Amino acid sequence: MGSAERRSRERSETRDLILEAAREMFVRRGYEATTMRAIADRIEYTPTAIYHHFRSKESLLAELCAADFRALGASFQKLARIEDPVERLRRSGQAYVEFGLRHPMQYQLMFMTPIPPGIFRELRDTDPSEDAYDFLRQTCAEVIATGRLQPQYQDPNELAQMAWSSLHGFLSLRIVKQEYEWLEWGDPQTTATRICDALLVGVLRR
Amino acid sequence: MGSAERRSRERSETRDLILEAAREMFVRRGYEATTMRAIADRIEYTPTAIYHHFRSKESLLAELCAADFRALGASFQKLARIEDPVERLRRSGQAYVEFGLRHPMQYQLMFMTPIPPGIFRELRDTDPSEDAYDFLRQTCAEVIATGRLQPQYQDPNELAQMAWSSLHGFLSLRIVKQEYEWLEWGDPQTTATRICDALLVGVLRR
DNA sequence: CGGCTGACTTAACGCTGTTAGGTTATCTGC
DNA sequence: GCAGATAACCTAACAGCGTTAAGTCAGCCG
Repeated sequence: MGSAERRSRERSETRDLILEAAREMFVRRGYEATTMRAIADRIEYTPTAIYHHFRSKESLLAELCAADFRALGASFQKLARIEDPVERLRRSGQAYVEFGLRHPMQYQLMFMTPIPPGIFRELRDTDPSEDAYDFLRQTCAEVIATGRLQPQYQDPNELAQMAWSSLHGFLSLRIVKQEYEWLEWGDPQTTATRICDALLVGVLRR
Repeated sequence: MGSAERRSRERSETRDLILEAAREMFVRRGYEATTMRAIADRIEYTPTAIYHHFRSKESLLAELCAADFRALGASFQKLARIEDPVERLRRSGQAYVEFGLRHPMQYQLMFMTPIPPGIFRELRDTDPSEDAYDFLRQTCAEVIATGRLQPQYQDPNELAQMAWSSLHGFLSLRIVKQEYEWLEWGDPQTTATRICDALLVGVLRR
């Protein structure tokens, strides 16, 4: 009676094959530029076969993004053991920038492509991007609790959004405007660290 | 012999008609969701007519964006008479955020849609987005020249990119993730001002 | 063996941006 | 005043898109 298992294994194998091909092509050529037909061609199936495993092209993207959000969340979790919340926040920023610079196309899919909210919850019951944000917010709350911030920065949500915004802006501008040579981009790690530092110094008590 | 003039006037009238319709529809429903056929329908022409005035859908977008970049540049120019460069920088940030909040869809088209560089120069010989950036960089250079910044912030380009990134990140995150209610967005003006202030305090000498 | 399930295909639908080729009204030169 | 050029606009179509209805066919179950 292992046949049912074999079949379900085979099913998830072609499912993974589709995901793998889609990931590679989305990352290489972008979401819009990648067609369902091209994905199907690459794995030697017809386009219709993909629809037996995924509801739509968008849900294919959502599944890939969810995996990336979980990976990002996991890399955040590794920082959870850092005692000092300020240091943890700084390191989270570093990890975030590192992720964005290492996987610019994934970053674009995750943070710059409008994906209908709730689509992640359709598959699993937790939204992995929400998990990652919760980690950031929690760290911000702890930073506030230390009392080391100036009095106007007391809202964990707002602080989280300030930090996230600054780094996201940097990463996304570099991605969208990378070919505008008049921008004279410098070393990304250096500038990202400076943004992080300046913001932290700006919110900390003197 | 005013007939040639009448014809060129009529030509630019339908051209403007197309631009106006495209602007309204791009802003209302987004660039991808707006079809050439829909634009044509609205002004009661056939889709082909548009191609007598614009090379492609993308160049139609580029022309609209160029106008918006000029408007943004103009609103920056109004701040040029502010003597103190630090104050000018702060006010430029305010103007930028105001623009992004007032015209979120235009903002998306201008700063979040990848437009091939150089396409602006195809039509006019100056890139209006470069002009706006030049103003920012110039202001940053003057800020640095006052000597009021900490020694690690001496590159006008980098400082400009830090400031721009922070505010762009905030605006673009709000646009892309606005429907994610677990983000609990607060008042945008307040948070934007706090980002601005924190960054400025962070780079200024103690 | 007969029927069922489900992975996969064929063929098509209604869209998209874009273009080749035609029509038609106006302007130019003789 | 008429031939020819110009150009604004249209008809019809192309190739490609995401997606789907309907069919095929292998393998499992009773």
